[in-house]
Amino acid sequence: MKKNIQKELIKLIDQGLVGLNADSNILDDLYLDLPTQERFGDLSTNIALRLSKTLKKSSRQIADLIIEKLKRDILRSSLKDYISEIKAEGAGFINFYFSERYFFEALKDIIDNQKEALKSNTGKSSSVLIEFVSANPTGSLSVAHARQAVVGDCLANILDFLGFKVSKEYYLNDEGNQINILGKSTQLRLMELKGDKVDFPQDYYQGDYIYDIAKEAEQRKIKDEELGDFAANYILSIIKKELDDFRVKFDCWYSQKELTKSGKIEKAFEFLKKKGFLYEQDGALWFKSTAFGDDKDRVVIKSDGTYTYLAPDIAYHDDKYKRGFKWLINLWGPDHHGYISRLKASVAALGRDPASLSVIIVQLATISRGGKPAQMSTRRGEYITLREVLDEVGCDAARFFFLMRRTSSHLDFDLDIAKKQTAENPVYYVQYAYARISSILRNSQVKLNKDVDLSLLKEKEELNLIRKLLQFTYIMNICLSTQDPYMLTVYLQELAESFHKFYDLHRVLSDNLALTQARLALIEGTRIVIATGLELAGVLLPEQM
RNA sequence: GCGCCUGUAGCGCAACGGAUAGCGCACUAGCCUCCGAAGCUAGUGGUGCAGGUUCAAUUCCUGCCAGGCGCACCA
Repeated sequence: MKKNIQKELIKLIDQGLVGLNADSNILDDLYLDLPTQERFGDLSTNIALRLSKTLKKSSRQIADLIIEKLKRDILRSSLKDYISEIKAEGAGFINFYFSERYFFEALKDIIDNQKEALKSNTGKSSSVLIEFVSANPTGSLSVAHARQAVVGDCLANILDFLGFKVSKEYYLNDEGNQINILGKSTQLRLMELKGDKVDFPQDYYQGDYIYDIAKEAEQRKIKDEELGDFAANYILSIIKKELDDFRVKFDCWYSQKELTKSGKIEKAFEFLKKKGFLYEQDGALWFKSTAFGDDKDRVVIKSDGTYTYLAPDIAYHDDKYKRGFKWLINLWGPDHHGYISRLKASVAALGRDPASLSVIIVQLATISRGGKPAQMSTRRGEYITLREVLDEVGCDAARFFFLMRRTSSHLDFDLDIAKKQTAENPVYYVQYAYARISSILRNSQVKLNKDVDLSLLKEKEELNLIRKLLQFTYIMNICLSTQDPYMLTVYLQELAESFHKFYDLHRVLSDNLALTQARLALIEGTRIVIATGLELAGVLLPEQM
């Protein structure tokens, strides 16, 4: 079984281009695409089109030249049984057609080795820290957090699948201004409950949940100065429950308070001071982020002696590297966009490669009811929460929905519509395919036989379905290179479509035993791929619906 | 004013710079004596505007128009 058919092909194409006197920049950027349509084969390269100008020949001529040599080389290589045809098509694309033998061996590989067969040998094994959500413990999680939670969780799953050592982390902002305000908010609500007349400031936390916390605090006789921490812990337990119900689990909850206590901030500052990246001005301490491309220098210690948000963050990211992580991924909301350059600057100042820090901006998820946008202010407590979305559309639909759009694009959904569309949500389309397969396997008198003759699968829909199965690994690598899991949901819908089309035209269980066995193998392979994909998305696999 | 994101069919969205721009909803016409009709088949209908780069632009660049979000010694 040839696992790296892509890599081997690229190697052969590369060798074939040696005599062509081509632009080395183009040759270095040799890659294979999935053709846009089934009739254009299984893999495709546009190299002839791109070489057309420098070689001063038509792309079709170049394609023919390349193909002629390639055909000879392939005949002499280990790929010879797996590539059945190479054709120049369209404007000059070179299209590769897999042989049926390749399809059948690959399908058998999936059935024999389950999801292991779907993993590609990327050679990637470095340790990655992916930090996401990290919402302040001052209220329930919003839909914006919900989107970040799913995108982060799914991306982590995919990286893990591809061989990375992944750790998921939630940075807990459990000290500072907002915790103080949270404490004061609780204190005021407590006085109110006791019958005092209070003037509740506008910038305090308005949500009704503060009353609940106040009642609880009174029962437990919490001292006033401890109200902030008490409230934060109370809310944190709510957040953890929300994430748990959303099937998002973190490996580490990293406390800012602990970070401050540890003295790591001072140590990082000492280092920066030695390097000359810190200076005093107007009574404040500034980080010279402009030395690393930031627009302006940033304050790290305010003139009142307290830290800005950046200070612990510098130490936090330094600590991430010191814990041995080679690649840091942060998922942030769009409001933090302007913050990227200063954090990258600090990473560079601490002697790390800023390219090893990937900041992914998860664009806003806004929610509306009946076309009217809902407000999203944590302090006012009027926003739509993750909990409400979970209650209304369910975990599977919510997770899939949040993954369905490119992470860098806005996501807007009307709760009324989302509820209405629940039965039509694409997640059901995919789950339905899984349930149908399960149902057939359950009802079948014939057992799955590993020595089945797969070459009986000759129908167009059967081969298309296998073809689709083989694209899974390719899709995983797209998710990696784009650092965005959304392509997985697109793929799963296409895979489900291929299955439904096959199912509709051809019976799996029939009087023909050999064919029944072959088709059972085909749907078992499909089941494995759908299961693998849905698991990565964190969506359940229903045997029945 | 500056920055980020987005303008694709009536609505919601796809298309890692490629081939005849796809899919769902809605609408129209079909398909269950047969493994699940939450499915399948066919039809209607579209790239905001103006330039540029490229062999090739929905995609990249510039300007304009429209919408969303953000621009602290807050976190």
